[in-house]
Parts: sequence; C-alpha cells; structure tokens
Amino acid sequence: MLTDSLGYHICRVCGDKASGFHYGVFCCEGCKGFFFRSVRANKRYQYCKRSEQCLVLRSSRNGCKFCRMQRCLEVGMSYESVKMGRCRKTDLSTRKQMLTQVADAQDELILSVYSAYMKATEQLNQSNSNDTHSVKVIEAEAVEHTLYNDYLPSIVRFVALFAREQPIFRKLSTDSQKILVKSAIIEMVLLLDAPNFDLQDNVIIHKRRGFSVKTSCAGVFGKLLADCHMFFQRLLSIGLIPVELSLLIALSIFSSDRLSGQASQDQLCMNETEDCLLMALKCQLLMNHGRHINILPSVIEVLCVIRGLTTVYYDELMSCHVAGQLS
Amino acid sequence: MLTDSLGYHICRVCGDKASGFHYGVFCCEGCKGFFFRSVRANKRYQYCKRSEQCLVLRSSRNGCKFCRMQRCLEVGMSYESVKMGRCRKTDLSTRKQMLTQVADAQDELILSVYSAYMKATEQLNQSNSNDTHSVKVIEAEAVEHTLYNDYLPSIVRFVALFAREQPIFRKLSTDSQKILVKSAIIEMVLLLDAPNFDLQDNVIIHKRRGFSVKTSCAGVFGKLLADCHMFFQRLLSIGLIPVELSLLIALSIFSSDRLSGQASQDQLCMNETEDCLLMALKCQLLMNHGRHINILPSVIEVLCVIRGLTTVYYDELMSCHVAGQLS
DNA sequence: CAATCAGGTCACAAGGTCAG
DNA sequence: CTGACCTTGTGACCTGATTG
Ligand SMILES: [Zn+2]
Ligand SMILES: [Zn+2]
Ligand SMILES: [Zn+2]
Ligand SMILES: [Zn+2]
Repeated sequence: MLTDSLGYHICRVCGDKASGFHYGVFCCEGCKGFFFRSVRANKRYQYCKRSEQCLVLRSSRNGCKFCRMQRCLEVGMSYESVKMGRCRKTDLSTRKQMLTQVADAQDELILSVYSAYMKATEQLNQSNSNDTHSVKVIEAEAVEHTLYNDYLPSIVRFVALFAREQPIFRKLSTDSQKILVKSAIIEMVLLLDAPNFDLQDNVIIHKRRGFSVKTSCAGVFGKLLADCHMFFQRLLSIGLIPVELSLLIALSIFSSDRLSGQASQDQLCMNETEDCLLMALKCQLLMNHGRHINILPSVIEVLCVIRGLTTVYYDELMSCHVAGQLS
Repeated sequence: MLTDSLGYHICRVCGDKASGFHYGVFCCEGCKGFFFRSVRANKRYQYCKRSEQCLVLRSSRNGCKFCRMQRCLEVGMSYESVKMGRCRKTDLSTRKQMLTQVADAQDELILSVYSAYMKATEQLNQSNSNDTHSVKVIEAEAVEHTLYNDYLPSIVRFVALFAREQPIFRKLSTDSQKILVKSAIIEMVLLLDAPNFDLQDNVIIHKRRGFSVKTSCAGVFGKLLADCHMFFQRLLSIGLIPVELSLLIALSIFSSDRLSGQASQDQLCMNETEDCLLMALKCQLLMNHGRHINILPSVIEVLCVIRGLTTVYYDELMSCHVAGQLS
C-alpha cells in the first residue's frame, strides 16, 4: 500500500495527504479538483518557465500548471479510468491530522536540495561539454593529468556548490564544511557519473568527457572504477529520478559520522539533517515508485556500498590528489 | 485570533485592516501588493535613513521601503509558503466597516509617542553614560546625593521632555502639566530602569549609572526598589518592544485621575487621551505578540502595580526630594 | 445501511489592473 | 509606486449515486 510512515495514503501527484482513490490514483482533494477542472475545460497548459522540470510538491504544486498536469498524467490519472473498481480503505477510524508543519518543512528541504542539484549539475555539464572536443587520451600519464587536474576538481566544485546552497551547511564550522566536501568526492563520482562510465575490453570510458582509463594501469582510479562496474549497473537499475538522486547525494554528503572530531553542535546538526533527508527520500520513493515498494532498502544499500568504497580508496586517492586544489 | 476590539483581523505588518491571509500572514491589500511586487522584481531595499528603526504603520508604511520589507519578513511573510484554497476551520461571519479615521488618528498618536520616547531616551542615555565613569558610592549619604541630585532629576527631565512632545499635553494648564510630570517620577523609574536594576546580596545596583543602594539603609528609595525586584522580573518577562513601552509610559503619565482638583476640561482631555492610548497599545500588542494573546491583561496589571507603588511611596519620596529641582 | 468517489459548491487567495 | 478592486482559479466540504 502506498502509505507514508504514519499510515496514511499520500497523493501520488504532490505528496500531500490523499483523500482517496480519484481518477485511477491516490491523490489529494487539490489534485483531484485540478485534474477534474483541467479535463472538463479541456485545458492545455503549454508553457513552463523551467524547462518542464518543476518539482510538484504540496507547497509548490500551484507554481506551474503544466508540470502539475504532466505529473498527474505520469502517475496515471485518467478521466476514463473512472469506471475502475473502488478501493477499500484499510484504516478508517483514526482520523488524525497529518503534521502539516513537518510536511511543509520537508517540502522546503526537498525543493532546496533539488534546486541546488539542478544548479550544480548545470555547472558540471558546462565543464563536461568544454572537454568534449578534446581528443581521447590513452596514455597513463595524460589520463592522470586529466583526472587530477580536470575531472576531480570539477567534482569538488559540484559538491561545494551543492552543499553551500543548503542553509544548514553554511551553519557548520569551516573545518566541518571542508571535511564533508572532501570526503564526498568518491561518492559523487559514483553517484553522478554512473550513467557516464562504460566498460569495454578492460578500458573504462567516460562517455561525455572523452577520457579512458585502462583498468590495469591507471592506479587507484582504475581499480576503483573496475570495482564499481557492477555497482553502476545496480544503481542504474533502480531508476532513480532526479529529485531522488539529489536527495541521495545530499544524504551522502551530509554524513554526521564524518564529523566525529568536530564540534558536537555540528554533529547534532548533521544528524538531524540526515533524519530529515531520509524521511524526505522515503516519501519521494513512495510517491514515485509505487509498484516497487522495496526500493528504499536498495537505495540504502547503495549508500552503504559507496561508503565502503570510500573507506577503501579514500586515503590512496587523496595521496595522489593535490590537496591544494580543494577550494 | 488576531483581531482587534471590533472583531476584524489586523495587518501584522502595519496594523491596517487585514484583507485576508496572504503569503503566510494576515495582512492588508497594501502590504500584500508591496510584498508581491518586491519579491517578483527581486528588489533589495538597501537604505534606511533612520537606522532601520522606522515604525511601520498604516500612515507611515510608505515612508521607508526597507523597514516595510524588513517588517514583512519579521512577521513571517514568505513567497513560498502560499496556501491556497479554503481554510480548514475559520469562520468570521461578522463583517463591518472599520473606521479609518480612528485608525489614522491612532497612527498619528503612536508615531508621536514613539518618536518622543526615542528622543527622550536618547537624552537619558547621555546622562547615563556621563555618570558611568563615576565610582560606585556605597555610603548612605553619598547615595542619597546621587539619587536626589542626579538620578531623579534625569528622570524628571525624561518625563518633561517626553510629555512636552505631545500636543495634547501642551494644551493642559501649567498646573496640570506639573502635576502629571511630578506624579510620574516613580512610575518612570520602574518602567524605564527595570532592565538596569539588579539585586545582589541585599544591595540594589544600577548597572548603567554605577550606584548601589543597600535595601536596609537607603531610606524610601531602598525600600521601594526592594519591593520592586519581583515586579521588574515580571515586566521584563512580558518582553515589550520599544513602541509598546513608549505607549505604556504615555498611559502611565497621562492619567486623568491625577487631575481631580484641576479644570474639568483638562480632565476630559486626559480621559480621552487615555482611551486612545489604551486602544493603540492593545492594537500594537495584538500586532506584535500574536502567539500570546493574553498579554494585554499583564500590561494592565503592570500599570496597576506601579500606580499602587506610587500611592505608597510618593509622599515619602517627595518629602526627601528637593521640590525646587523640578523644572 | 456504511463506505467510497465523481462532481458541485463557494469562501478565499494569487496575481492583474489602473486611477491616483 | 501604491492599493482598492477584479479575475481566475484553488481546495476543504458537500451531495448524491453506486456498491458491498
Ligand atoms: Zn496532490
Ligand atoms: Zn513547470
Ligand atoms: Zn499592512
Ligand atoms: Zn527605515
């Protein structure tokens, strides 16, 4: 059943509390009304200011009619599916108020994380496309140069930009901030570039940047990527959508256990943030992957795997990486 | 509910009649439009001539965009926190006209009282800082000298300056004016210096002027301050903001019952002023302390307590005080 | 019956309008 | 630029039809 942690149905369109099964999906009164009005008036919402990428959440659902309608159709609302059978509610007597304050705060968090992800991704794509024209370099030395002077710094910039967009991150001490950014480099490579790395005949190719790494001779990085090939397949098979990936990235960066030497205030702060992020991710996964209810464990497993890989390769990678390049 | 005495919602930003719940707070059409335009145009109001302290009232709200925007944000207006559709429970059927004339007059009164308070406070702080360097005097006689020749006269100057700034006060007979100023001395000590008096080991210390008074031997004043320690705590716990304190001070000074022997014209005039001040204070308390609706009774109680203390100590204090120092 | 949902209702808010 | 007024929705409740 598509229920949130409190046991209530949530709207597949916006994540608000669902009032029942309307036009073929569980949704809230708002989305029900919106869909009904749109269909009846035969509305065509043609324009979206943000390239049809708006997140549709309780607090943002009225921001873009186009994306709201798109989302309605995506999750399967249809005027014809009205005749489909009714749905019995399992739970009926307990009619508690859902904590809208919590919901609002969660919306805010998701929106903030997602917009930071979009911003940082845009910047990253620019540096990707800048390098697209460069010839493929196979020689070990040139590859190392590309890796340590182009590729990894661009990842670090991504992490730094993404993190700094989160108010909670800016509240941490400078030391804590640096630790979190540096520690997340490997995990970002794995999460961000899973679709871009390809393995062919023991050579790992980055499709968009046009560099290749021989698994046998490219040092730490070659070993790491060789290890990860299976991981990439698994991650991609989950089929996370951008919002979910952005939350996963945030969870990976904002890790309280990396601040064990820092102020306990920072640790507590991160701990709380982790909790909120996990709740938000859970809620999003429920909304977006109703059919496969067991998706959260897979995502948690992904987190564990990349943490493990970081533990194994971090020190070795850092010793190669010029520390001064960290901004 | 944030309603004024007539049962209407008031604008949390400027105190005008609120037209509804906009961008997360009850506010008027003007503030709604102002906030909307500011956010949409991404305006940054950088400069305020009056050190960012402007009172934002119906009649003054267009005087300083910076402070109006600041106030909007202070009371929690947010472009993201829009909540559409019908409200869950609210019912306000009684809809009458609010008397804008009354509102205008009230604004004028508040602005006048507040600016007089700021002016008089500034003068008082100067005399405070002049004395800060002086050594602490513990001997009873020297304390008495400080009290009666420095401290109380500065309070009298405060009251006189504050009162003379009010047009209504200048219309009173000279006798009435003198009575009001003299009668308010004790109340001013209590209202103005509540944050400055500290009790330690039966010694009362004035933090900013640097004199101390032994509760056991400093005559009337010592007894008075010893009595007031609890009162100070209570007053401070209410957390009045400067505008509110200025209105409370005005209410304390402009008391019609002190003019019982004077011209009935003066009495009527003060009576009306008291009414207006009380309405204005009530309105301000509603605007500024929405969460604690029971704040007005506490403030009224404060007024009663200081009147009571004046009754008890006034004659005794006056017999010590050299009458000639009254200007 | 009670439970459920399509469709209606209408108080209410966002954002536009335009004289002042 | 301001704000009273207006237009265009929005969504918490209602209503009545349908189902077991
Ligand atoms: Zn919804
Ligand atoms: Zn959109
Ligand atoms: Zn206002
Ligand atoms: Zn100002």
